[in-house]
Amino acid sequence: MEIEFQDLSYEVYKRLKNMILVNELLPGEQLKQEHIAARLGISRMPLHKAFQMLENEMLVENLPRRGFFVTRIDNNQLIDAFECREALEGVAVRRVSQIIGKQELAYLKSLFKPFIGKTNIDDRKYIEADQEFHNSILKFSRNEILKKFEVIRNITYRTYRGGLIRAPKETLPEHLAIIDAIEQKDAVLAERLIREHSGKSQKCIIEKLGTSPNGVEPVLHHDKK
Amino acid sequence: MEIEFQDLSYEVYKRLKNMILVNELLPGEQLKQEHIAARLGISRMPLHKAFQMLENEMLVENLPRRGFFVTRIDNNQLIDAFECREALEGVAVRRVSQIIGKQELAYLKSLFKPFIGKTNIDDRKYIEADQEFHNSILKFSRNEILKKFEVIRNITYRTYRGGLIRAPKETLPEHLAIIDAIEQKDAVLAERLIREHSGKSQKCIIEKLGTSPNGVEPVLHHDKK
DNA sequence: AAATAGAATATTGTATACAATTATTACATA
DNA sequence: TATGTAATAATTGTATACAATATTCTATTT
Repeated sequence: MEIEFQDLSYEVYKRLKNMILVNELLPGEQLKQEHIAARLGISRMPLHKAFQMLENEMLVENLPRRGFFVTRIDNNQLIDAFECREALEGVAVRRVSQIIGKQELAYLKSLFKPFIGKTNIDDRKYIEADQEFHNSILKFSRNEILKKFEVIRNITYRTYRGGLIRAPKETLPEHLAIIDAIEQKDAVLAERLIREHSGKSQKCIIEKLGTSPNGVEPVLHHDKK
Repeated sequence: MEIEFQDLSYEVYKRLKNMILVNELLPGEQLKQEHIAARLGISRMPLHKAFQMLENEMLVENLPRRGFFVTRIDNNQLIDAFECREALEGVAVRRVSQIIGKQELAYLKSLFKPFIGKTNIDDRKYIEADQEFHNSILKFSRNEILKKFEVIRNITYRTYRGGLIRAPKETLPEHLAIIDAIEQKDAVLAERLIREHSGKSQKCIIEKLGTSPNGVEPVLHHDKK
């Protein structure tokens, strides 16, 4: 189970990131440097760099002299993240409407084609399409700064692992309407639509949080006693 | 010129960050690990951690096997950052309007009191107040995720070092209007005002730069010759 | 004199070693 | 048995050492 690549830290980073995102490493779990280093057949230095990267994406937290822990997703942070996402996707889609190319537009459309008209939709596949849609909007905006906000993608990704937030029947038309606005190069409309779209999901999240469904609970981080 | 603290990396990070922000380290300049480590009387490991932090704030860039360089602020990135700032400050001020306390509100007001009614304003002091105002909005929002977006603060800070973007005569009333909306707990108005405020500065920046956000081409960094 | 190849030097990336701190265990005592 | 404390082990933080790569300098050739 060894890793040998050009940029060790980066490979380690990607690997750990994935392990966290798919819950192979659980929230709250401590990441002991020597253990992981040994398991990956590397020293602690490149590992430390990887941890640093993960920390900046809020996937791990560092307690000085204690170590690194997989971050628990705090409900408040979740809401915070969704609010930011709403605004930033607005920024992105505004730009996308102005600069999108034919291929990119076709790609966006292709994401949802398999679901149009269908009655029973595979949730897992729809979630994938949904995430790819939102990621593509960010990517196609060519806004370099937006790429720095991996934090938000991570949090929403981890959230969506709990299952669909709203039914495809409800969100599919919204997605299509956004794509339509982009195609019409109506930046203002596209921004309004995507913000409404995000806003609705936000509300559903907040409602769901009342019951704290999939192990998400408002816990302070790693404080004993 | 030595540093000895509890968290070495963090102290080094703060120090280097400041040196970059005040142009003591110039854009494009290479940061040679051993030189700086020697100058600070530490080893390269905590230094490397500091570099990593700076990289995540886009204050330095890492070219593999070449080293770390102070990032040049690219015009396109500048525009990108301002667009994000506009949106995120909107998110922040919306929340601020809902949760702000008396002291915080008084603090916001106090920032601009020295300039009200004055005819000849010290630009440097006004810039400081302006930045503190915008930073406070972010802070008072208590949005944990927003704190992660130090990138944007850095870029705008470095930009403002080039001097005022718009005259205080123009921006002072805008600032006061925003504070007023916050006081009235009118979140929607506050958001609209701060976005307009940011938007105007954005336009001025773009005019000064002479470039448009569209049809731009990516400039490679640190390419010699 | 300019250009190029090769050697010398400088710099980064990784691993190991040691020091400082924290967590765990064992034991004595109430 | 429960509790507090000392000893031990585990873990992190920092420094040093070495290997891999990049840069600079020098000498040679055209």
